[in-house]
Amino acid sequence: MTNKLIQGVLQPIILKLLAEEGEMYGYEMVQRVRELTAGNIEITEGALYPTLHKLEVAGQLNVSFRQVHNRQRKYYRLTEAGQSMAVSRLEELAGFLRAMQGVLNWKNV
Amino acid sequence: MTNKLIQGVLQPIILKLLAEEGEMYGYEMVQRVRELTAGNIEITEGALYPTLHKLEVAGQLNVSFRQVHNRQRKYYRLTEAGQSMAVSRLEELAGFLRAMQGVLNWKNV
DNA sequence: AAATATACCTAATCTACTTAGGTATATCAA
DNA sequence: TTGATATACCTAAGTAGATTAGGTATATTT
Repeated sequence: MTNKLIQGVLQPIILKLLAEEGEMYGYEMVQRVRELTAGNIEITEGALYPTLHKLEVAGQLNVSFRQVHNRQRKYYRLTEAGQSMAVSRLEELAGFLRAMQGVLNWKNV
Repeated sequence: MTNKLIQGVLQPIILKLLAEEGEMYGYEMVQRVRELTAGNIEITEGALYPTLHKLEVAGQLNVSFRQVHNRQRKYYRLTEAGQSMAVSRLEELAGFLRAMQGVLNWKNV
């Protein structure tokens, strides 16, 4: 996140991307989020890679290496645990965003 | 924020409340956010008071003490600088929330 | 009399991020 | 052909905004 605005959405973003795409590699996630948000949200690699490792260690993701165009890529995929985690974390985030919208849309009197 | 989900929205929330209400005291903000979000967002005093002090020192808020029902209250109000800060920070946050919604609503093919 | 609510506060800790590097290979432009 | 940019991964140090866990004091409710 190069937004410094909000911390705590990187994990749910990763979970969402993998839930939709099935399989992605880190560098691809950075670009995908840039596209999806028209540059509004810019994931930094310094945040992304440690988070991917953490999710892998926690058993939410698993990894497979693949050679594409003479380049080594590290593909991530949700485990079963990761899939149910994705569901709950995304619901939780959606609820939070609704609540925030409620505050921002609030008009006094 | 007792959500641990998201960090960075406390300041904009304070700015929004004061922009709408004109004047509020800290304890009131905690309850107001609880009401507005149906308990979804629970501001903690440990986060709130230091943030109010910081905004005051930075010249975004000013303070007036008042005695209500035999209780000392510390009312906060936006300064002029605070008002323009509120506008820009709230626009920024709204943009971020839109971007996040875009990610959450994204469906692959 | 004790528990809860109002109303303020702070210090220590946590953690998710930013910043700022690093490695290595491939492609494109001057 | 050399330098810049893109691809693709990584880590360590520092920061900032929270949480957690206390504290004080008075008023109201049980």
